[in-house]
Order: sequence, then structure tokens, then C-alpha cells
Amino acid sequence: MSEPATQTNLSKAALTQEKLLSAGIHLFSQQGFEATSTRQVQQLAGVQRNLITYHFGSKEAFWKACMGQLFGRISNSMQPAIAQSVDIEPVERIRFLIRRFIRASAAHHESTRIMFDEGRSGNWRLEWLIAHYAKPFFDLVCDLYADGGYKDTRGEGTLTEIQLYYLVVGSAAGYAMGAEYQQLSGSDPFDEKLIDQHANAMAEIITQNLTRGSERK
Amino acid sequence: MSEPATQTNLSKAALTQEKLLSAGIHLFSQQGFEATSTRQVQQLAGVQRNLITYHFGSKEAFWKACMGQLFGRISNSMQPAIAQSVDIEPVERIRFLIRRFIRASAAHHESTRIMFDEGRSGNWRLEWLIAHYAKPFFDLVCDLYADGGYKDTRGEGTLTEIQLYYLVVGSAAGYAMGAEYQQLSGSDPFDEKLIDQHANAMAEIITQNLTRGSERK
DNA sequence: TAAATTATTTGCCAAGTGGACAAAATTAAC
DNA sequence: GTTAATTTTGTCCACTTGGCAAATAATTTA
Repeated sequence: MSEPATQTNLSKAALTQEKLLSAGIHLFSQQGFEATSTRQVQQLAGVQRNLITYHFGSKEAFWKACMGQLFGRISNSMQPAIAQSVDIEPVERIRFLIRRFIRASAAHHESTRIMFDEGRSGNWRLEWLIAHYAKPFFDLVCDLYADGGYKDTRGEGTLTEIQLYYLVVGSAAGYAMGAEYQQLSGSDPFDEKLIDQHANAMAEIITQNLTRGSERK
Repeated sequence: MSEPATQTNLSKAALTQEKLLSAGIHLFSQQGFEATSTRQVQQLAGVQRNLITYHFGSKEAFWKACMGQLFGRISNSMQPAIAQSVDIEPVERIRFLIRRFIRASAAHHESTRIMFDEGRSGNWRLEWLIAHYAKPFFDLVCDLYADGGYKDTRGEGTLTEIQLYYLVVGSAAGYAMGAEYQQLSGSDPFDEKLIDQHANAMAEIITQNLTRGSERK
């Protein structure tokens, strides 16, 4: 009666968990961890009041489960692309991966909000996010940065690795701030054509700056 | 005894207000509006418990006062630069203003956090921020976008106005997320040299993409 | 089908919060 | 010295929250 369910459980319980995770991802990303109550999550999920404790043990464990699911989705989208593009010429590969990442940022805009929330002050959530998501992604950026020849021109008009990281991540801010985007521009941030345009432009902008840096040298 | 103080008041009361505003800006930007209590603000400010109500009337009015001060600082830094650069050649002016804005974003990184918080869902705070800050700034971006000749090449590898807006604003995400930046890169985001490098690189990147667009035409 | 395990529902609480009102006490102004 | 401005202290009360525990229901197993 008191043992948490395992992942191998079948439909009913698994469905409840899925509903909770979806609601949790949404609310944690919209309001942050502290401002989100488990009751709120359960209500949005349309399930009864104590099922988070039952299925996940605690609010903290539930948050980690939500993040695992959210960043797992992104990983599922990026990892194959990363692996399959190893043989492509570096600059073209960067272009490809940037486009891919921008589209993933739009599709999973909750992740941007989460990072914007938790990146401000150090706590156990930031630790978790860095270890499971930010650090691996930053390492990838560093690898691509080196492959693209950025390092040779450092310091002139070029970005450091971490600045490049935030340029890419930050450019997805519009997806995280749908309400503001909408009110400022009058257009829908999730319009597929606009997302593609954004993805293409970012790929151009960054590799272009990279290439120019090489030419300058 | 119950009338709020006017701005013309002298030192003692004015000092209390300043301390409250500084603490309020810090906490609102660090935790968001809902998660920040007036007691917390007063404690950080080192003043007694009911002075927010006394000096500002309510938490809501206090928030607006904080935002007025914060965005006023940015305005004080940007407006003269905008006015004094009207005669400079468009692309060079864009370069100049971008550098200026990036430095202001680093100096007043609270503003980025606030926008990242409030841009997510529409409420009276977003209304206020858009009317007093985001809209005027977005209009400026649109003007510069037009002056720079972006409009002629739209749709190829270039950004829309709103995408450009978020590219610039979002690239300052690193200043808003000091803890994450620090842990990822090991360096201090507020190092003056790094800020300058960032400002210069952003100016290069954007005008370069702009120029390339024109050449393509 | 009975027993056992898993899952959901409901009751409850102990503690804490938070903004605002009110009145006293202190300080400054005139 | 009287008046007004400012600070300090007291208090309220509705509301929230995470979690524990027990009751009920559903599902599985023997």
C-alpha cells in the first residue's frame, strides 16, 4: 500500500503519472518550483489530491521526474542528429545542429523557461539541471566552437564559448515569452514558417561570423 | 499621519525609500512578484516592517515604483545615446547602440530577469512593462531595422524585427543567470573585458548579417 | 473466489504566510 | 509648543502547503 509504483506498471497508473508529468512540466515552467503547489498540478492533471506523493514520493522527486521527461524529449530530438552528423563538414554541421536546436527550443519551450528561472541562484535544482542538461550541451557547443575554427580568431569581434552558448539559448527567449512576443509583434511565435526562418537565420548568422573570423586571420 | 510621502521630501524618508527600492528591485528580479513578500523586502532593506505600505500604499504600487526606477536607469543610459547618434550613418549607429545596450543589460541585469519572468503570461505587470519599456524599445529596434536596410532582404537568411529583438535581449541571458554562467564557464560574467567583447561581437554579428543581406540583394 | 497487492480517495493538521489596518511612539518642521 | 511626518509595534485572519494516515476501490494473484 505504501510502495511507490515502478515504471513497469501498466496503463491506469502509468496514465496518471503521464498526466501529472505533463501538468508538472507546464506549471513548473510557467511559475517556477516554489510558486507551484502539488495541489495545483494535480488539479490541472485532473487527478485526485495525493497522487504525487504516492507515485513520486515527494514534490522534489516529482520535479526531477518532470525535468527528466522534458529534457529527455529534447535529448531524443538532438542526440540522433548529433550522432548522424559527425561526418559532415564542420561548418555545415554547425548550421545543421543550430537549426535543429532552434526548432527543438520552440517545440519544448518549457526548457528555456526552466533554465531562465533556475539559472539565477545556485540550489539543488540548478545542480541537477547543469549536470543533466546544461553541462553536456555546453560541452557540445565547445566542441563545435573548436571544430569551426572559432578559437583561432578569439578576442576580436567574436564570442567566447559561453557567450555563444547564451546567444543560441537566449535567442529562443521569444518562445519562452509567448505572451510578450505576441503583444509586441502581433504574430504567433509558434508559426512554423517563422520558426524555420529563425532557425535558418541563426544558422547563417553564427556560421557567417565564424567564417568571417577565419578569413580575417 | 496616513498620507504617503511625496517625492519632494527630504533625506530621512527619501533614504528609506531608496533602500526599499533597491531591495525590491533585487528581490523582484530574483524571485518574481508573487514569491517576494513585502516583509522580505523590508528586511533586506534593513527597515521596519510596514514602511512599504506607508511610503508606497500597496505592494502593487511599490512594484511599479521599483520598475520605474530600474527602467529609468536604463533609459537614462540609452536615451542620450539614441538622441546623440541620430546623425551617424545607420549601420555604424546600430553598432554603437547595440554595444551600448549590451553594456546596459549587464549593468542592469535585473531588467532581463524581470522580462523573462513576466513575459510568459499576460497580466497587469506585463501590461505595464510593455507600455513603459518593451514597446518603446521594440519600436526603436524596428526603426533601426528599417534604417539598416534589413527590410529589403527579408525572408532569406535574415531575422524578423521581433526575432532580432529577442536575439539582442536574449543574448544578455548570461547576465541574468549569473549562477549558471559561473558554473558552466568558470568565469565571471561581469568581467568588464568580457562584457566589452560581448558587446563588440554582438554589434559585429548583427550589422554583418545586415550588410551581407544588402549585398545579396 | 478469496486474499493480497496496487491504486485512488478523503480527512486532517500543524505550521506558516502575507498584506493590510490601527494605534502608539518617535522625530522633524514651523 | 503645536502640528505634521515618519517610524515602530501590535494584531488580524483568511489562506496555503506538503505530507501523513486511514478508508475505499480496483486489480492482480493464488
